[in-house]
Parts: sequence; C-alpha cells; structure tokens
Amino acid sequence: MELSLDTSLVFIPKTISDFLVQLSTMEDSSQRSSELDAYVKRLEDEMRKIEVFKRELPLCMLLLKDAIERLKDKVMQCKKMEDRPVIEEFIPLKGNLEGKENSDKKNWMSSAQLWSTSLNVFEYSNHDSVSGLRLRNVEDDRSVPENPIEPSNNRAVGRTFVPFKEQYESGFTGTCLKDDKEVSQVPSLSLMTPLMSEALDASTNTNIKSNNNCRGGSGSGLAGQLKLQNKPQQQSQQQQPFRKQRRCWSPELHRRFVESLQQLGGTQATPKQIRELMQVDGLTNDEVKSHLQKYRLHVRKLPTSSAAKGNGIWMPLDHSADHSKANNSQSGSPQGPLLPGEFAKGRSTTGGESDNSREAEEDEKSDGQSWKGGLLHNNQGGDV
DNA sequence: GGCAGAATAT
DNA sequence: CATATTCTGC
Repeated sequence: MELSLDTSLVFIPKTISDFLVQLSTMEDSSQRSSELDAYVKRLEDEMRKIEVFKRELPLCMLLLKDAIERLKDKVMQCKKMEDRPVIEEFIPLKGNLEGKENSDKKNWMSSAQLWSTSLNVFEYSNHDSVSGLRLRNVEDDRSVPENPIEPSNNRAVGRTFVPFKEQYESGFTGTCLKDDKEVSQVPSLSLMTPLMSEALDASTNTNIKSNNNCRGGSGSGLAGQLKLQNKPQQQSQQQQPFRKQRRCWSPELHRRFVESLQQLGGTQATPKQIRELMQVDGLTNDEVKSHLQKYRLHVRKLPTSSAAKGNGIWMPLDHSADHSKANNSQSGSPQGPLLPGEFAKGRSTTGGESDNSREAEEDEKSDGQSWKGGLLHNNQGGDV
C-alpha cells in the first residue's frame, strides 16, 4: 500500500537516535528545528494512521507517543536555544526537565535502538533464535518461577509481558508449545515503520508464558507448569487476539486432576470444584473443563471392567512409576486412599476435607495418562 | 451473567 | 489426538 511511500520515498533516519545525532551536526539552528518539526509531524502522521489499530497495536501507539513526546521536548529545547544563545544552558522553566532530559534521553535512546532497523528486529529473531540472544538491552529480567504446579494463590501475578523470542528458546520441550507463530508474519515490512514492527512483534508474542514439560512422567520431575497468563497488558479493552497458550496436562497435573476428581466424588464434579481442589496456580476453569470433557470421554470408553483388564498401568492405586512429584509444595498430607468410593460424594464443594491439606502428593501412583483410573469406582448407581 | 456440558475449531 | 474456543441451556 502506499504507506510504504512514506518510508521509502522520504529519507528517514534509521533511528531517532541517529536522527538526533545528525541533527546535532547541523549548524543552522532553524534548520534543525524545522527538521525536528518535520520529523515529529511524520511521527504524528504515523500515529494517526495506526490510530485505527490502536487496539491491536497498543505498544506501537505507546512507542510512537513516547517518541513524539521526546522529540517535542527536543524541539522546545531547541527553541529555547534559539532564543537565547547557548549560554543559557540552564533553563529555569523546566529546570528539572533539563536533567531529566539527559537521563531520559539515555534511556529512550537505547530503546530506540530497538526499532532502529526493522531488519534488526527480524534479524535476531530469525537466526538468533538458537543462540542465546539476549536481545534488547531492555529486558533481562524474567523471573520464571519454576514450580510446576503450584501453590500460591497469586494468580494475579505480574509478569505478563515477556518479550518474546526468549521463551521460545528457553525451554520448551517441543511437545507442548508449538505455536510457531513466530514472527512469520510481516512480510510486508516495508509498510511498517520500525516502530510498528517492533510493537507488532511484541504484541504478537506477548503472552506466552508458560513452559511446562509435558513429558513429566520420567525423571525430570515435571518441571514446569507455570502459570500462563494473558492479560491485557494495560490498555483498555483489547481482547486477546491471540489464542491461549495450550495447556499441557502433564502427568502430574493430570494426577492432581484425577485426585481432585476423586475427592469430589467422581465425574460429576464440576470444573470449578476440581480446579479449586487442584489448587494449581494459573489453571483455569476452561482448561479444567476441557480436560474433564476429554476425561469423561475416555472414561466412557473403557467401561468398568477396566480395572480388571486394564490393570495396573492405569490404576491409580499403586504403581510407582517415578517419583517425580517432587514439587508439590503445598500441603503434604497424604490422605492415602484415593478410592473414590471412599469418600466420594460425601463432601461436595471445597469445604469438606477432614484433613487439612487436600490432595497432596501421596504416592506416585498413576503416572501417565491414566484416565480410567478413578472413576470406575465411584458411581454408585448409574450416573454420569 | 456465570457456569457446565456439548460441539466445534485449531 | 489434545487442547481451546464457541455454542447452548440452565
């Protein structure tokens, strides 16, 4: 589209920082300010253009806004300098601004590098994916919790926004997360200003924050079921245009699921109850619901006899396959029996438990996907 | 309006 | 196939 005209026909500094540097080399102050004005205007135009997409490109908007703001400051600064000769270093009116300007500049300048070249962005996203790439200076904090299933009730959590890429290489064991939406889109780079690509990029992968290793069964110990959240990062409405990250039901998770289910008395338990019982951080009702649906499906398939025929493998009772359960931090009371029948429907909702800690780790009975495990016992009549 | 369950979609 | 999302009914 013609948007590309803007960027291709007109000279545009690679980055704002370059622009400023270039600006500083100009002798003529009036020229300087006109250049500045022009640039600001361009940014504003840009902003107007993406106005329509502000919901989709919130970051883009932010970046633009920020850039404009900065440049405007610069403009002011220049104007002042024009008025009064250089000496006037100290500008009373915005004295603090002055200082701020500097430090600020530093910051935003560095961030400016981000967009410096649209190519850059892709560049690293493409190959660097394998190397360690610590892209952008800006972030390196990422405190990924490592507990798998877990406790804490903090579902709120803050780290919503993880700069992309990183998570990809960081550690997925392919199994679970295979969205490779990567940065594939953006064929038409030319259309976007660097700013845009950056923002787009970011928003695209914004919410991928989970890493679980699905293959939990084995020794590794199911390291990671973290929370995955996709909350809108800040701006108003914006519904997540992106699909939820797939939740991987590791054996551990599943185990908890089954346990909870059993405690609740079988299949009739509702997703919500189950979720509450499971106390897995970040797990949503929908996820449980979905899983439950599958569970019921499977269960339905193998009739009661399963216990007999299927035998061991699936049976929750015994079978120690691996002891990965390691990390369930929460309570640990074993509460041995998972026989559904036992306390099956006695207690309904959450409350119940005689013993404090619900579930807990007990033995590592069932591992792999053991659907069949629980339900057979519970029904006391026909049901389901 | 939320939740659960079934039906679809990916 | 497994999970996510959408559609329905309660």
